[in-house]
Amino acid sequence: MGTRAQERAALRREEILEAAERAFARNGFHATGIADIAADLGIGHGTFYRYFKNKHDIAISVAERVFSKLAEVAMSEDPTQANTVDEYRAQTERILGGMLALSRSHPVAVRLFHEQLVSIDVERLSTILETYAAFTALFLQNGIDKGFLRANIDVQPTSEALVALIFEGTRRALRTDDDEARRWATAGVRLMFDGVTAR
Amino acid sequence: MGTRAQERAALRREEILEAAERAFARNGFHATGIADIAADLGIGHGTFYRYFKNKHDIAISVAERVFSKLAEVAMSEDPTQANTVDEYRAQTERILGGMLALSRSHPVAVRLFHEQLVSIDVERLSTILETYAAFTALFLQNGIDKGFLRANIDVQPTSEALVALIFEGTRRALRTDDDEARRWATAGVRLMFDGVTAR
DNA sequence: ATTCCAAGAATGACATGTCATTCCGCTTTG
DNA sequence: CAAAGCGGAATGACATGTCATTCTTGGAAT
Repeated sequence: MGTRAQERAALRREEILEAAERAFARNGFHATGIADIAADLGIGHGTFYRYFKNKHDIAISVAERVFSKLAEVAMSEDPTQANTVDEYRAQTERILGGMLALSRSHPVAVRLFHEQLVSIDVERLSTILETYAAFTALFLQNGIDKGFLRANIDVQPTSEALVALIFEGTRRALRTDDDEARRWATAGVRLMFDGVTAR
Repeated sequence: MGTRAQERAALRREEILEAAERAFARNGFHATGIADIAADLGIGHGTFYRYFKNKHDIAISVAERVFSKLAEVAMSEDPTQANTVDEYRAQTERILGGMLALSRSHPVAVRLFHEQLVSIDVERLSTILETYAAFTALFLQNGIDKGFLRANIDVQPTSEALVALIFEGTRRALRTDDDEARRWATAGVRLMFDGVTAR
């Protein structure tokens, strides 16, 4: 299996993916040529085609990489674990915190997610968001079943709304400093749990 | 001013804008050629350049049109009018209802907003969202001042979150039927006002 | 250990196609 | 009959993807 050559090939494929991710995030998907990606690595652009069938192929690969980075964080908590609002709130804070950290550690991937994925494959993007929403729905259902969340929550649309909220948070994090991002997270969690109404 | 010729020119400019909006929404901004827009109207594509400087020019113009359509609805209520939560809730429902109606009456514009504006001008898009957020902030501040909204709301991030929520609603409306959209609106408003916590 | 050799990796010139934009002859209008 | 408007062929820039050719590499033979 792991011959020297195969390892090198896998490594180079990885390098190309990373260069493409950077290039797409920097100049936009459409404005990025295969030649740009190749030049970034100092390789001939013919070489690119040894590793990827065409531009669409690498676009999909880059997109999936980004999706899985986000999914790893977004789906890191157990949806049936919480038994009280506070526990769920803590889980939510961890997820949000993780997403903001991801915006710091992989800003290129997150930028790509917000600005370019729509250019690459809208349908796939929608599907992914729905998957995240379905996962979020499990948390809500858990809370309703255990009685610590409003019984009359309409789970599906509410979870969709929450996903939108979370991703807007990461979008903001890209554009602001850490303090702002934390402030955003706090306000978001409050909105989510307490709503806007005075009590 | 309004000579016959000038009127005709203004009219044609408008036709081109509408055709471009349709084409961008149907095939995407990058995949749309000037020739496509011209063909749609049955005019020569050289003619296009009598009315717009270049592709970027019309892209910007189309974007601004869409922004103002959305703004008209988003900013149709008076931020200082409400004196009770219920009044504000009613205003919010009207705004959301208006946005959903817009998704029905001008799906092309709304689709463009979600899928293409990011390709045309990300910065402008961000600015616009911030403007909407600033307007939303006025409602929140009004409610806090009058005591019917939570006093500890962090106005700026919360209004940003609400804007994200509203626009996600319109995105959903594009992809679902009227009943679903209304269901979404109801769930969204509940989330916003009541939060997710049981009481 | 050194030389040799085949497999396959890398390269970049090139064919091809697509557009945005320009140009110029023709038509309509005033 | 000018002038303005129009159409669409022509142009040039540029990106993708192919392929004949040139390296590299790592094992086999001596």
